[in-house]
Amino acid sequence: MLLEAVRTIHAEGAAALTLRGVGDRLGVSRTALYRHFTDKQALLDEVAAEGFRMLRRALVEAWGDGGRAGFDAMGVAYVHFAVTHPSHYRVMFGGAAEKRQPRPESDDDDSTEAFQVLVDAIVAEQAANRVRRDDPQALALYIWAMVHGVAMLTLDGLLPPPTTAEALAGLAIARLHDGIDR
Amino acid sequence: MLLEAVRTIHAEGAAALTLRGVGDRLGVSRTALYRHFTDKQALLDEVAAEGFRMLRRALVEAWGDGGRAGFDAMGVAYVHFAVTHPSHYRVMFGGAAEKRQPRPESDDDDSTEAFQVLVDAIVAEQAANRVRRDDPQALALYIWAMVHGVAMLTLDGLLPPPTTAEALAGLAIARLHDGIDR
DNA sequence: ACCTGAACACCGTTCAAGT
DNA sequence: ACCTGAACACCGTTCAAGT
Repeated sequence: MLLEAVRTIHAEGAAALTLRGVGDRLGVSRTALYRHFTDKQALLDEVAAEGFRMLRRALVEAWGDGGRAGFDAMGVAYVHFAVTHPSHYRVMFGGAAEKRQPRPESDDDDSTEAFQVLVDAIVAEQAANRVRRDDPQALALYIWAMVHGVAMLTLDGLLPPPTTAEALAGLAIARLHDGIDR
Repeated sequence: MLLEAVRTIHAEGAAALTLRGVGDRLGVSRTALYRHFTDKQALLDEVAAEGFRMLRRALVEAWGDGGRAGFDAMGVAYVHFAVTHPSHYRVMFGGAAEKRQPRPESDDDDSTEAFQVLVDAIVAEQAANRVRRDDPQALALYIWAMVHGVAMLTLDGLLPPPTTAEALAGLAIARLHDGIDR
């Protein structure tokens, strides 16, 4: 079921995920899957949710005891997750939301929980007087956009050859702290 | 041909782009299209290239006479382009590169030219002593990732309700200059 | 930057039917 | 959180054939 779908995506990419294929590998007819998911999109939604849970765990682990080291480690961990699970990451973003239901009143979905880890880290850093006291939610959104952008450009193969995802992530985190102005 | 494809994508989204549909609207059989494009992917590649040309023009116009005002206007223009051409923007990124040929030795393709506008702006700002003298290429990649991230989160509908793309873009550009540290 | 019609190998989804 | 087989309405792509 869900596990088999995740496995397929990881091995062959999201484009290769077909209900027939999943059914075959499960030794069941494709139509039987409709007992478990109303839709192919519903299956993809669950795959995405699983991805956000994995990402959340990775961020919590990177944060560790916190501080600037933990904070920066979260940024690296985020990009690292995307680079090591490219197809899964694409399912999590990549327009699945375009057609996804307008959220069935669940403000506590898995993507929100992953995001919350970042918000909490910012609040902690603000309390330690290391981060400016802007609205933590807004700041978190900004940082999320930053690492998300780095991840996407990397997955799309848009980094000019010498550049690595790690190098760009490092530079991004440094500039994140003190800006680009002279 | 290309124009018709762009029109369809703008009106109904990239998922609705079918060779049969394009052929029909052009009053021609679908197989006839294979005279003009080797592949559906090749058509999408051309759509993407056209998008990068449009984006480049928007950035050049926003930059105008340059300076910090022009620089910030480029950031806003970038996000504005993505928000007003969501489907087109998705074709430009969104994994088309995943299967795209590994660049037929064209370092001067349309996406590179759009990127170059940003690099040039950074060089100008560095010359005016307003931006730190890091490698302009690397700095441009960082900023690109930033605005790309803002654009993608917006298109994916991940901005929490009160937040608008413009507001996030504004905050992002401000933080871009002087960082998040206290 | 030639166009067509038929055919092929795929899809997701529905539906009547069986346990 | 039941499963099946047949059928439907779609795809992209290929190919022999015609101008």
